[in-house]
Amino acid sequence: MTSTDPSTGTRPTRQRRAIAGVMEAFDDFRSAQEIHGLLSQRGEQVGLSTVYRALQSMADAGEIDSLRTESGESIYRRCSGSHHHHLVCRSCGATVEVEGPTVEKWTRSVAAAYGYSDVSHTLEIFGTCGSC
Amino acid sequence: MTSTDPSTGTRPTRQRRAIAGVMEAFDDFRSAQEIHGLLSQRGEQVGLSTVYRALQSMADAGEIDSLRTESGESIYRRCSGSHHHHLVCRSCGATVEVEGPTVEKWTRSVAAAYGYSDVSHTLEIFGTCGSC
DNA sequence: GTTGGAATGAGAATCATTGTCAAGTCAGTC
DNA sequence: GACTGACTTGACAATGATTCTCATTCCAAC
Repeated sequence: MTSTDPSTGTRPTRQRRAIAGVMEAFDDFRSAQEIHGLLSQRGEQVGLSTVYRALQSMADAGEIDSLRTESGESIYRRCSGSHHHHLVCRSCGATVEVEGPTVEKWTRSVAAAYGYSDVSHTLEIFGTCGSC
Repeated sequence: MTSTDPSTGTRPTRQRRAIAGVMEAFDDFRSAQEIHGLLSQRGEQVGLSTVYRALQSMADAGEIDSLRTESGESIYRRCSGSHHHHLVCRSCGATVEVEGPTVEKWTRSVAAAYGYSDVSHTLEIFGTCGSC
């Protein structure tokens, strides 16, 4: 008697829907705490633990992107689905999703050259955007 | 009366030398706490705060590499000096320094295309090495 | 040896994140 | 519509790496 969604392993509760809802409201990366704050502003009462859990499972399921700031904080953002990287403005947080087949190929070949298998990689580009 | 080393802004104390010493003792990435432990094993009494401070300033000065694990912990390793990236074994931590002119060029051009300046990037490759 | 400022370190403080567990909620079942 | 058993929630405590504090110590020039 599993009533979970087989694709994500989660049940669509009020809280999950509320969180998915706010994720549509912004384009840049936000921390779990900020997202929790946005929920409160909207009058949606959701516990902080639940926010963390939901964001984590959404990130695992590939529904949202997550990355870590230089201070070690995890930040989240809705995502396009396909594999990509980010060009993030250091000052205002504006984010551009970029794809780089070149890079993907390069990492695979480097890893193969050294006999590494089961390869993944992280790549983020930071800079100052035109408006800043 | 500035007695600091103008290149790093630090003074070569017993503790700094001890830390620089242990950094020569391993090839893979270690956490600040592990490095603190290694110092104790060697009989070098150095405070944890000092280890953190020294590692941070050495990383800022480009004398060592630092990166963050997936759990958010900072890890350190001596480094070759020039700009490079890492191919790290998820299982045993074995690390290979790799250079990628292709990637460097790609990130610069992507950033330029979107009007971003003052560009930096982070790139790490994780995989399972041949021996694991 | 004196001195002024940098460096140290023991312990407290910080703070994002995770764990705990009782209470609540959901979706099939009767 | 009530029942059931598992999944989910949330208030709060706990964790753990890192940073802060500040009195003490050390360094190097004088």
